[in-house]
Amino acid sequence: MSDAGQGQVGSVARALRLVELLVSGPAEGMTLAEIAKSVGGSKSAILATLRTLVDFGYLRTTEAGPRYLPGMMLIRLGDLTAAHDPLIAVARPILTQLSEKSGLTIRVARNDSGFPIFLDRVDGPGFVRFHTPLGVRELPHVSAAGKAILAQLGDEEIKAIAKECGLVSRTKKSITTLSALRQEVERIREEGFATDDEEDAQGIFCVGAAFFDHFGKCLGAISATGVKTDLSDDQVSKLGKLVIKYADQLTKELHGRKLVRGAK
Amino acid sequence: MSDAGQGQVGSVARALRLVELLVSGPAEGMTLAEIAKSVGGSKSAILATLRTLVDFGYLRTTEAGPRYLPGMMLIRLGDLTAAHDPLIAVARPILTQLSEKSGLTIRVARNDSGFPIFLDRVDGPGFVRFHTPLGVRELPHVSAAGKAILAQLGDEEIKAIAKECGLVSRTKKSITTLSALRQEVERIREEGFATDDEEDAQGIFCVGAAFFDHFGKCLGAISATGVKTDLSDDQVSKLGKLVIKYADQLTKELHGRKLVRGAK
DNA sequence: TTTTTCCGTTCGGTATTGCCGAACACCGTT
DNA sequence: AACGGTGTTCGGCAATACCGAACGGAAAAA
Repeated sequence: MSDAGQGQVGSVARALRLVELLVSGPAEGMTLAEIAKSVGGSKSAILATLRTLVDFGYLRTTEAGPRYLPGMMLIRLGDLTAAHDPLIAVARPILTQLSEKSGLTIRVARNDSGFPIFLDRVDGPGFVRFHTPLGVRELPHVSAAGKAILAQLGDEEIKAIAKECGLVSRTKKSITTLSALRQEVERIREEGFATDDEEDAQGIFCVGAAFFDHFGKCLGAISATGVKTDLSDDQVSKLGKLVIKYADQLTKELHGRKLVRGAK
Repeated sequence: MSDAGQGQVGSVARALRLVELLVSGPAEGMTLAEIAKSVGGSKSAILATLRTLVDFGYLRTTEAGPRYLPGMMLIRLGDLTAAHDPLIAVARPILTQLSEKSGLTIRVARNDSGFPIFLDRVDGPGFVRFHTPLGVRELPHVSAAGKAILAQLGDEEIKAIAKECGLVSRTKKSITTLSALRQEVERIREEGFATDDEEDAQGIFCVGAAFFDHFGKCLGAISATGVKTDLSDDQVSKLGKLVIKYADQLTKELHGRKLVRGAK
């Protein structure tokens, strides 16, 4: 049928698809008929699956109209997952402190074969303009955290990753060529922090720095996000030093070491 | 077999049980054999279910040893659910601001028939001692948010809720009798905020205040949590006023109204 | 080293069970 | 009153999810 892996359980896969549908669905929820139309399949089969998901709290129904919505168990599971993850548990207080100090939104990303996966976020006191999703593999070349991670890799790896993601353009300022990326990476290695100057979204500026495990391998990066107009060049440099300081603190608390990069 | 509802999908229920098992399981993960022993059932059946869950990102495996862990999709789903929930979306900036102003951990709970369900949390800059779980129905009489909600209900409702939860004792200071609860509620109505003075956990102090919808019905409450030793009586009163102020702000942004409680 | 034990994985056979479609009950509108 | 739209129930068929045994590998014990 679809591109399902082998040895899977079909009914479970369908159930998880329902969860994803409703989580990214409309805020007012969806009715059984709408859901059945979206995913295909008989109403009765969908109903049985929905009932199971509701019983477990993954979904909930509106009290009045029978519309289905994401349930509280999803919040609970996300919270527990974050609490059990050693990296998130250690990073969160650091993100909170950096957010207080800078007034910006701070995120932490894990290095997943050169790609950043944003695991946690602490918002600054201002309004949140763009909701940056968590738990997804993002593009490495258009985010400060992604570039901070890239700068810790070898040239061959960078080349392979650039090929893998195709250096897709997100805005007019996005880096789209390998040579420009190499140049940028060189700059990051010198300064110690990476920037994202409206390369992912217009008007948004980010500063990121990597952290390391006890082998000196890059585990991920933290980044601070704000609106471009709030930052002068002088402030960027200052913010960069601040982000590096907290990233180093995270390295320390993870019992990691920051190695000085050799000539090659 | 077990107390499963009717018209459910068994394989989906088993899959969700696996997720819950691993989310509350050991931090280093569990092997297939351990999981099969825990939940019962053949290894091959469990394996197929686990594969499905891993494919969807609900679980992940450790790179080296074949141990199963909670996956990043759970973080993503929790984040998306929070972003789509109107209450959480409105409340979060307020929680952030109050956390900055007070230096404490701020939480927001929804009123679920008199019981508080904590939906979101913004940590203060200090270390987090107790991880307060999100997304679960908590006891109403041992938390500041729960008591703030209770104080907005009628006497009959309070009696019914007290009966339902049994006024279980959590610490030596917990309220365990209906008359003491009535007295406490009266105090909360006068002062406008509720407290939790080591009634849920030793050494932990909370202050909570309710917020309302446009009918004046109590939608939930926000609360500030800190360590007892940091607060003098004078500071409690000041903190109470601050929490009320931000709860009122939340009421306002939800287009709600705070009604003055009548004589009865 | 050899042996043993435990792990994850594969593979058919069986019948459990989850899917379908039609029929039903319900509410709002036309 | 008749209609289109819900969510729901129920039987029947067959798809499919379970089981148990057997395999291959790796790690631990001897």
